[in-house]
Amino acid sequence: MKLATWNVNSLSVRLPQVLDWLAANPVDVLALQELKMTDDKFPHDAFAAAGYSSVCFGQKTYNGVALITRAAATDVVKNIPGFDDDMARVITATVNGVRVVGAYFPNGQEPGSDKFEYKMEWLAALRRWLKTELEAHPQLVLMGDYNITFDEADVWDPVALEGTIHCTEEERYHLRALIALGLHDSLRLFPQPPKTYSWWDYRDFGFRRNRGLRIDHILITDALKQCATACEVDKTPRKNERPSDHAPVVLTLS
DNA sequence: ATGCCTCAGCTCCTGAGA
Repeated sequence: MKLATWNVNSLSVRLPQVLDWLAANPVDVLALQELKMTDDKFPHDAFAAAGYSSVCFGQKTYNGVALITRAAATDVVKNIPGFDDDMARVITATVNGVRVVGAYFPNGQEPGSDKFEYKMEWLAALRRWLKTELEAHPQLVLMGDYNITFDEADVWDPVALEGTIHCTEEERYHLRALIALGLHDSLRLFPQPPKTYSWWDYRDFGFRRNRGLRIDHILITDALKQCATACEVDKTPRKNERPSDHAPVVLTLS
């Protein structure tokens, strides 16, 4: 079984690239973030023609998440139960017996801002809900755009970016707290090339200079760790014309 | 260097992203 996550930064713009990528990488589950479209615009037919089912949770202009699946997705839940939120950030479903949570974590903009405060509240709510979800589902994957780096290894210039958004101690505390629920950072289970990132700024030749951050993660439970055989960032789509600023992260389970 | 890209939208600028 293969699972992947990709922030596509507008599905309207990126749909051809997503379909090309799926044709070359026939995963069982692809979690998408930043659809930037309402549900009525979601291209279910295009994915169906490629052999995939899809469930989506969209929103105008910003946010929006979806799960593209080979097998049917059941027991779909949108956003974080018990947390009132007007943004479409989370979609959860069961696929092939695995509970899959696809999430677009808040950006937070700047430490001390209202948006940062919302990010902290959102992270606390996610953890509260996930704790109970994990009790019901030993096989669970939480994947998406976390907008948080784990540590210096995830940052192209850790000195210059220390304490800036995605790199603050407050954000990393919440990320470690998710790990403490019994989850594992899939990518770090396997050797990676040095300076492995999942996002590069569009500006100033960020990708060409590998000035990036690793902010897209796939966290898995113990039960799934037992059968994980590979995890990697696929930089290929970042080399496309008009790419997303994020690259897909792919996990393989035996 | 409060910019450099890219995208959406009350679209020829602004807000947001990260």
